Amino acid sequence: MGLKRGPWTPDEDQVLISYIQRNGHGNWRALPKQAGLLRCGKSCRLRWINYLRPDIKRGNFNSEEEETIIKLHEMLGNRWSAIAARLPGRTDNEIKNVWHTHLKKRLKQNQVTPATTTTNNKSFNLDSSEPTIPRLLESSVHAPMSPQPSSSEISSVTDASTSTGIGEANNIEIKGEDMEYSMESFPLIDESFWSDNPGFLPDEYSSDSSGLSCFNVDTQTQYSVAPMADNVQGWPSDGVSHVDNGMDFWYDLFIRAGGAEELPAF
DNA sequence: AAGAAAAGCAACCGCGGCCCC
DNA sequence: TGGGGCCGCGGTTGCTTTTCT
Repeated sequence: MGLKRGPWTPDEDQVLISYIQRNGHGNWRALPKQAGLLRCGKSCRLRWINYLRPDIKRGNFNSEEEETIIKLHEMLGNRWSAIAARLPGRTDNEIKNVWHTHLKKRLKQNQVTPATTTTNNKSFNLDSSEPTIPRLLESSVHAPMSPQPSSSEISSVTDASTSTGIGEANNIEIKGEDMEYSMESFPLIDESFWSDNPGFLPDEYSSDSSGLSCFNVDTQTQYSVAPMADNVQGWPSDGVSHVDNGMDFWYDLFIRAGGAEELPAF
């Protein structure tokens, strides 16, 4: 169709930057024609998002960023855009490349014992895109940070890896000596949560390793969804791996909640 | 020094979801 | 309610650079 492909030239970059600075990028499909570029809208969008955006951070990833990627990948799987959203200035494409070229290999090298990589003896398949946090609950479950009860209460957990989407019934169960909860008891927080609960502010995954969390500005209470394995600042895990398949994340939620009954009514 | 192999990275492709008509 | 258009995402490709032999 007469459209150019392949690497972008500096001239093309300048045309795209100038156009977007003047007009924004409301319609990517129409943009190249209006800007006078012989590129498809998709190519323009990709070039802008991955390379030309002014807030892009260039250069190598530092160790803190790499650790963050590893942790987030463990929780989210191959959801590069979700990971990128928590790394300011980094793009999903860049993170994906770094993962495949550096981090995956490095983690494999560090795996002296088979398939274990975390401080919590958690089973962890580097080649898998399966997240520790099932998609339907990713960044969506919040439990109050109450003092931890006994750490020996949970004996078995069934996996939730069959979960497929937001809104589905959650089939996770956690059973212990004195408790047996269904994960249906947990509030599922979607996009509407933040608008429906103006007292809460999302708390980004931050450099202080506080994890994914939110904060109630009225009660000054923090609600965390950080995985127990991370030895979260101020909320140390008991150092014991209670469950397989990364389910200690859920266990952490339960013990912080002090039981599902004590979850706040969102 | 030169060719081969490996690594790195930018860009492309196809699919799914959302929105609007 | 179904279809079309558009956007964003994740997987993949292929070109360039670096390292190895």
